[in-house]
Amino acid sequence: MQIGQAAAASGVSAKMIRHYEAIGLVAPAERSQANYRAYGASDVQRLAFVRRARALGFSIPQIRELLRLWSDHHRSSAEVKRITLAHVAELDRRIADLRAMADTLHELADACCGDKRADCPIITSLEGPALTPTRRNRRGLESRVVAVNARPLV
Amino acid sequence: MQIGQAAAASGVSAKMIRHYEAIGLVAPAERSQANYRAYGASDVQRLAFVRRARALGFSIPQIRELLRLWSDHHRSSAEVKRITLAHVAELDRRIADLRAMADTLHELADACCGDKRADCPIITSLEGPALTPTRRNRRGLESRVVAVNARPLV
DNA sequence: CTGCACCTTCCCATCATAGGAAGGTCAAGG
DNA sequence: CCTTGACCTTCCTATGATGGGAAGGTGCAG
Repeated sequence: MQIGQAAAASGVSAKMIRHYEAIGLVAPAERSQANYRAYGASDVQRLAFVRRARALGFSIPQIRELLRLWSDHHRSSAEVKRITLAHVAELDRRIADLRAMADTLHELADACCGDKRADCPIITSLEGPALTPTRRNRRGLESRVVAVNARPLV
Repeated sequence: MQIGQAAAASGVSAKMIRHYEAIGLVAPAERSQANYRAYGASDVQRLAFVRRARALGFSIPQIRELLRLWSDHHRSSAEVKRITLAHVAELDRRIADLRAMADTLHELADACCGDKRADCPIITSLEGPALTPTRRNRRGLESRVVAVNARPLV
């Protein structure tokens, strides 16, 4: 099987298959007489494993570990679980960060009339920390202050 | 004010201030006799604006627009709101993607006993689409299938 | 023999940010 | 006067995962 077919079969682009080989995530493929990479069913399976792990947001170093554990029949599921939970914790952190941004922006957008006038609480909020509390939502204001003065998160 | 002080005052690193100047996000700073960049209060304010916008996840092109609108006294708040809502929609999309991953992983981790045995539903799920439904949660299974076979999202 | 589809390697770009090297400037203190 | 140290300058490199594209080789069908 050439790389194009392996790509179609595994769902990983040919470009990425070569990349994974280059960084040592998968072993170098066999080569045909014409120096074309040749793949078998188990290679495709491995690539599909990587694709699924990527789809779940695992990083390459994590996938490296998962692949090692996959082929290790003496593995402990505890180790797999540890990697997974660490990754979930990271996802939860990122979600919380994005959620905080989105909430702040939702709030500012709600307060912005969005017509032809120049007056805009969104701009005002970016202008400086001199935020005018909306009666509507005091708790929201505090989260806004935190978010707006925080370091970039993404 | 030299770049170091402007950095401290605005919360934007000196490195990033130079970068923002290089990409034309802020105007080139005045130079001292020694070719040092010199900043005033309004420059610092502009940089702080950028920092706050970054903290809210706006991209550089979006911030470019926001800066333009900020200095445009004939702006319409509608345009600011439009940019903001577009950004919020993007954030919501990313949150949903991460949420789906995290949910799937939470579920798999819950099903993994995490002891010394090799048997592990997390690995099994990455191995292939032959997923064994858990009685515990059928809806969760479907979302798992979708997530695991989806293209990488992050 | 000529297309055409595929493969190869190599370089570049993304996006925001950081690290570091090599060298210039300036003020304080011996 | 000279050194030291804290600044500053520009330029190069890296991140992480992915895609785009160029230049050229391979192989099969018409």
